[in-house]
Amino acid sequence: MAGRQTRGRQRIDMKRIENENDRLITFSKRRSGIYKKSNELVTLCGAQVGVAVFSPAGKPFSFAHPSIDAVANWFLNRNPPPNDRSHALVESYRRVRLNELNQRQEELINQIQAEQARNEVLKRLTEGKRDAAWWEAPIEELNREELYQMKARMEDLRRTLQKSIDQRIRGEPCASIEGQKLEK
Amino acid sequence: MAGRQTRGRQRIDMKRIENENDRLITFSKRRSGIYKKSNELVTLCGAQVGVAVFSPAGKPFSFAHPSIDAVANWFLNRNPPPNDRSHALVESYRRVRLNELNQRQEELINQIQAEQARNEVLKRLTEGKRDAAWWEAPIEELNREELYQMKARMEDLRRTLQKSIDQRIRGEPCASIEGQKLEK
DNA sequence: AACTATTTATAAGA
DNA sequence: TTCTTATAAATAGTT
Repeated sequence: MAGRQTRGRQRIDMKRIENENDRLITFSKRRSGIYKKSNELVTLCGAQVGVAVFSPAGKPFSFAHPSIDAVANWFLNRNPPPNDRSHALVESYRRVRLNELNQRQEELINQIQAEQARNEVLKRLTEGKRDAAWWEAPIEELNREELYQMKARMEDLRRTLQKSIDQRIRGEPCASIEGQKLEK
Repeated sequence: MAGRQTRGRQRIDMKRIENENDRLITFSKRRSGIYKKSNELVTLCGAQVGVAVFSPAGKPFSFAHPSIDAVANWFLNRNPPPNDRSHALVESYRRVRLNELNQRQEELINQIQAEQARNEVLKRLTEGKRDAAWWEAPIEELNREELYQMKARMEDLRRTLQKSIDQRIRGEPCASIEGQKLEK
């Protein structure tokens, strides 16, 4: 046989898929993939997993084991049953307060990211790698390897921040973000 | 080459992994995998995704984009049905986050200061090292589209940096990021 | 929805 | 824990 039957899986850029049809198909396929992986995590490790997905159009989808409510009640269970009238008030108060805090939180995280980005730049300079700020360097002067490294660093940063948040949720002392980020 | 270095990935039964050590490692690896896939779904399709995972021991982990509160607000404001299962998931995130946020404020502020201090040090080390490594020329031809994507990211980052610096100079609180993320 | 050539995730091992 | 490697599994482009 001369040509192959298909080109097989192709690499795609990690950016929004502009073609609407392709995007919808990918959304559907990958959402299924995530559900499957989630289900496997449940089976293999005995975990409880809840996934909520909203399409850009606003349609909600979800997966959960044992059930969304079971996952949600993980915390609720150890609190007094919220059946009384005060519950609504407490909840609304909680929402307002949480929004305030979250706003501040995002702002702080952004600041840290900005500072860390700065650190990256300065560190490069101390290594004698490049002159000037990398974000301003003519893009033509960066080779493929460097671009992938840069991308990887940004993903690392994301992961590091998420990790420290998870640790705080568990009540563990937070490992230093700067330590993890900057070494190496 | 006599024997291969490893046996590579092996097929495993889709049932609980009995060996505790293996199970923990798998839990960690696969949880990361699900976060990554979720993040890719966000990027590729413009979806909003929240994931909550509880280990058998009851430790909570989470991933969400945008913030879980953005997901929550989106849902509460536009899809009132209080019985929807997604609502409960979002509420459970809220409760976790509220404690976490309170505890982390101070730490974040300290972290910013630490990063800033580090910047200062690096900056000094950098003086006079502006023109190193020009011998390292780009070797392969660059994918044009890829380069411009990267450049756009860099510019975003630069704007974020500039913004936070400006705001700090003026002593203003940051504008809500929430709003921007939620539109559309 | 099914098909495959590829890319990506990951089980084991170091 | 983090890295490596060979292999299993997911999936992009097509039909």
